[in-house]
Amino acid sequence: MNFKNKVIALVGPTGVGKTETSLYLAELMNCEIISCDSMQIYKGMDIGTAKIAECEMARVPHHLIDIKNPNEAYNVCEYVKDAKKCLEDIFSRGKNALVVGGTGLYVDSFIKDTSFTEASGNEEIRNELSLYAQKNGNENLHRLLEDVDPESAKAIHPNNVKRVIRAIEYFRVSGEKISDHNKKSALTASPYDYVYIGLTRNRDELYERIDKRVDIMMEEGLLDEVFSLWNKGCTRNMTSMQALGYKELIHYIEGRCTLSEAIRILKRDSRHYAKRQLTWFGRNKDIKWINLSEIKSGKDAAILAADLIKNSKKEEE
RNA sequence: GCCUCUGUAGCUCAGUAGGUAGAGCAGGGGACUGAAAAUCCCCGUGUCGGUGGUUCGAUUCCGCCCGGAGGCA
Repeated sequence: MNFKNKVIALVGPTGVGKTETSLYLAELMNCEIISCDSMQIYKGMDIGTAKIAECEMARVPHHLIDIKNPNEAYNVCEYVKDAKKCLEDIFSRGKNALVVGGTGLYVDSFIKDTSFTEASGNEEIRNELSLYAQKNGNENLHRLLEDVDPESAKAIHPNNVKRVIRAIEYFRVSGEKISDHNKKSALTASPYDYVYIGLTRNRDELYERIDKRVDIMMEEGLLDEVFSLWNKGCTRNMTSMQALGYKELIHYIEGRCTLSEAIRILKRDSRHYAKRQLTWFGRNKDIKWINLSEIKSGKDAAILAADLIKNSKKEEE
């Protein structure tokens, strides 16, 4: 692979205004865009994931949007593989890559090229352990982890069953402690010439935008979109249907709550999600932040970002 | 105008048989390596509407005043 070209990561919470800025920035920096969004991966989930409109996509080539059907599972490991392939293509065309998205784990794993080679998910083990937790309680499941990997057991709260299961699963499949593996992979440096740009806004304004965006999505026909997916057999246990907007409206469609209640919860959970994203990105010291509350337009933000990117290069020299 | 109920955290409401108060929601902070839009952890001082009185001590009892809801005329 040609490592001379740049990888620019444009990150930030949901609803902050990444899409608009990304188009200008891609044009300024001669980039193609690699989407980094665990839900925009899915076909037919357009309104709820705030997917970019086709006419706008024409401005800049986009990758890793609409590559899976909603009934298919997907995960970080696949994402890193897919994104790497895109990167090779983009570099071969002599262009830079702009990684745009809010899925922090995916962005970071891709940028750092985290290795996920061994110990893939094993449904059998997961089901067995999940059943064990239901029968014997979270604490006892956690004790199972303590026996094989005390370090992970210390780091993972007993109630975080999903992670406890993964850590046990990892040990059983690979024979290695996941804590050891994580330590090792954290040491390896990124192979890319990368820069992180973070987009944020004042909290009140961000929340207002998120609430308003949900209303707009409803006006645009989110309910129809979810209903048609539900009609095609999409159920709550699918990864895709865990997306914000989909799980809440399915709840309503199945008669478990009123529509206004579903919308209330959707707005709330979207706000919580944005906060979690800010926490995730907040600890990344590589990120250069731009507060969109203090900037007139996405275009101005892109110009500022381009400056930051050029300056970061100087700093290194 | 009279009668009844009501005023406690941003919101909805508990509560103190007089010793200055606590839940849910909202909100805040954090974790995160193959489900990540997922999953999980931590965080509750507020003139107890105002003002006088009774009392060693009032958010709690009594009077008045100011909000709000209902009923009777």
